[in-house]
Amino acid sequence: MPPRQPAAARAADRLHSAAIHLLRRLRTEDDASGLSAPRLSALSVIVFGGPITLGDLARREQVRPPTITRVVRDLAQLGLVALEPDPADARVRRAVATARGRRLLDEGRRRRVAALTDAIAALPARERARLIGALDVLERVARPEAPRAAPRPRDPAPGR
Amino acid sequence: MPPRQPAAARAADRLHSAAIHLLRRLRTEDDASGLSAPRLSALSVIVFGGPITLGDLARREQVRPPTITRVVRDLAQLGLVALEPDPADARVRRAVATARGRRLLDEGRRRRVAALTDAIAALPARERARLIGALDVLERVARPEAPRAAPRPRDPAPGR
DNA sequence: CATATTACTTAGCTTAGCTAAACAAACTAC
DNA sequence: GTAGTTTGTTTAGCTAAGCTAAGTAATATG
Repeated sequence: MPPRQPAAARAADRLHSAAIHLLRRLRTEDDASGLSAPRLSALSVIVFGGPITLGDLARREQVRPPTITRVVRDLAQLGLVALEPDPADARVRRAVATARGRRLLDEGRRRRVAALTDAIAALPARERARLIGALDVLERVARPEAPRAAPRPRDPAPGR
Repeated sequence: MPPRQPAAARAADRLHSAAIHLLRRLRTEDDASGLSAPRLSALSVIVFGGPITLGDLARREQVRPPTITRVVRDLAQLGLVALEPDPADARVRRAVATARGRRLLDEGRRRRVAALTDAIAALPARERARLIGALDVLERVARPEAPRAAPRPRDPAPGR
């Protein structure tokens, strides 16, 4: 049976495919950072999410606590993040990015989006405008539970 | 130094992030299939790529031969693909999807896109139009080597 | 204060990636 | 037509990243 919303279904399909190919295209660049995708993603959340609780980080990464424990431990060992105790709750540990972590992420990010940036810059002005104009809708569709109250969409996290 | 195209760079960044979150969101649906992402992806290539050599499959999946050997072995054990010898070359084995494999992939696809379809259908009409209007630009940006002449975007492979 | 809940860690399993090395079949070069 | 090389796949064994279950310590609650 055909879906009830043929236009929406067709759009969903194209969007899905486009997202896959987009990421495939960008993923290659991440290798240069020397970090795996999960580590890069966690580092990104730590860099932009300020000092963050390991539990919160796990939720943000959609991963179970033990997984985060290990990833953060390894990032700490690499000198990219530091773990500090929570002053209010002794059970909690908060992860913060070190200067090195920040730098590494920044360089990786630059590299990663460089190709995409060029592709977008090369678009005819009208098409570029069309793409940019649709970004907020796309973001909403992509993340249903996006922070509504937060003033800015920020979150440049590369995810994984 | 800031990028030469600040607007394009910012768009690239948002696009990257949106793509990640979009796929994360859809990935959850794949769990229902009972197959992991790599297996699902390989199965998809086998289903749509006809009887395919293990080496070719490895290249398509951008993975080393031993990885494919194992994935295909497991898919075969699950009864989703069959391995047949190559009539011309006795070193080669070709993977073909079984009826069950085809069915499973099809259902997964339906499920996966269904969630996104609903989200798109739920958008205000203007926003939906904005999103749909940007899809062709998005597709061009996502796949630089996309078939320009081809009238249809097709390619239903979920990738990984 | 006793109990429950919460935050995190440890232990141990699975899957998926890798490289190196083995093996068999198919080529190629005398 | 045998010797050596190349090719396609597999095996062995490693690491990373995911999971669950169970443990510990701190906090919250009745």
